[in-house]
Amino acid sequence: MITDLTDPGTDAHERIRTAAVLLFARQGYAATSIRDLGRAVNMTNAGIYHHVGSKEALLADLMRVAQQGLNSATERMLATAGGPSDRLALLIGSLTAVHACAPLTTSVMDGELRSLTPGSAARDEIIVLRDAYEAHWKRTLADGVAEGTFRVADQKLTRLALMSMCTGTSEWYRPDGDSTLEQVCAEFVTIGLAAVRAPVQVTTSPDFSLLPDLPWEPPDVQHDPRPDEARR
Amino acid sequence: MITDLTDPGTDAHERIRTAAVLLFARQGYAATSIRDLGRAVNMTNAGIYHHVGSKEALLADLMRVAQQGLNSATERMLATAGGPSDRLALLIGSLTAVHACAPLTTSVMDGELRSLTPGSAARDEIIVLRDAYEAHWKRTLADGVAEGTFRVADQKLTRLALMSMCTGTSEWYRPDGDSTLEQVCAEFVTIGLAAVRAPVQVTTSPDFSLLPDLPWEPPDVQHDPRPDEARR
DNA sequence: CCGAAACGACCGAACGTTCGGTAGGAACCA
DNA sequence: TGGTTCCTACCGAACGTTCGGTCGTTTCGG
Repeated sequence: MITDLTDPGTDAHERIRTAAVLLFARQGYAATSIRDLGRAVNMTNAGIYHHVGSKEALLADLMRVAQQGLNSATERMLATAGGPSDRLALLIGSLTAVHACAPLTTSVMDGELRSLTPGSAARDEIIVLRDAYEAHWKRTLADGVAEGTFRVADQKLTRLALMSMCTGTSEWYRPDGDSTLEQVCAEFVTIGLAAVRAPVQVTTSPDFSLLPDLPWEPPDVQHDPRPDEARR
Repeated sequence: MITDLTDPGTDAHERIRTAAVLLFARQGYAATSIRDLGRAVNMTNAGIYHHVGSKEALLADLMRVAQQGLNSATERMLATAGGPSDRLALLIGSLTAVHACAPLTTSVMDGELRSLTPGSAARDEIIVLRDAYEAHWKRTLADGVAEGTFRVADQKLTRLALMSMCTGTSEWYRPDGDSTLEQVCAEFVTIGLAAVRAPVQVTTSPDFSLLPDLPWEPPDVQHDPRPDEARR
């Protein structure tokens, strides 16, 4: 993980991406200039363009790698899972954990799709990846309902509610807060299984070693207070 | 409600605010120019400034009115409510309903706080309003835990999870979708009460006539597909 | 004939991006 | 060993465009 964005010793390509994740997450893509990025890595705006094709290509790159990481980690985890309840618990736990561990990367991933030019190949590729990820949720819910394990009024509604709960984690979770990551995941899994009326069962935390490696998540420089009590 | 943003017959002040909600929600505040706004209401950028002090003041205005509407509607509803379970059901149902009925206004309200200059009076005022709103959730949860109705591992965690679920509604709910607004609210209330281990009870929809009037929510011009299946 | 509403023209600043140039080091040949 | 040739990494300066915002003027209903 990059720890000093201005240190010319570490690979500039990586430092730029790390700074981009930080600034895009904090201020938004549109409000971040190439010159902001340059300042963060101690370079001129022209220097940035030696490492990056364009501002939009940089964003697309971050988003694609992050989404690919989530997809492959999810597939890796689901490979060992059993029935729909197990699989749903895994989906909830891992999505929550990723958003807690990489809040900046995930908030760019979740929130900046609209900044990619409609119809561009880069954007379409990311949408395909995202749809592939969501397909795991759809199939899991459908399987659970089909075999009678789950009882839900509307599968889409349930899925979107649970995913919102998980992705919202990036907006408030703090490693030094009142709950540990394991507690949050366990609590969310419990809520999720209750939402689909699955029979109560012992739930296990996701295997954190299987979580995606999101390579450009900045270190926790981000200690501005957040929503709760927050003068954000 | 404004239906034709370009019709000079209706009040220009209202048309500008309606267009601003639409564009800020779709593209984000930073990516929306005053000229974009002018184009939407058939005016030049200079014309906009006859009705608006500055771009940032316009955003602050939208956010303040929206948050005030939510606060006063919530207080109106809570005035008639009974115990913590009733109150929590009301909070969940009304927050969900507002995000479903006014997705554009609420997504600006929820997502553009970072676009207001840190330390500005306008921003501070909105933060105070938001904190006042969240206090209703905090008090309700604390009351329920204190009197033994609720059992939660961590009140903050529970509150933020439930609020994320409710606010996420603005990203996917479609009035012509598979679920009615009443179904969504009922489902979310059920999930929420399960999350705090409250004894099961018959839940009623919030009284929709008591919901806030968010005056600049654009009509459903916004029929671009959304997250699910979505090439957003 | 007055005030509100909107216009065209414009400002300085900042934007994304490009370009020519250069410092420094590796690679190669003599 | 010295000289030539590259290449990577970056800089300073500038490009055309767009930004938020201002100005003086015009239009026009009451």
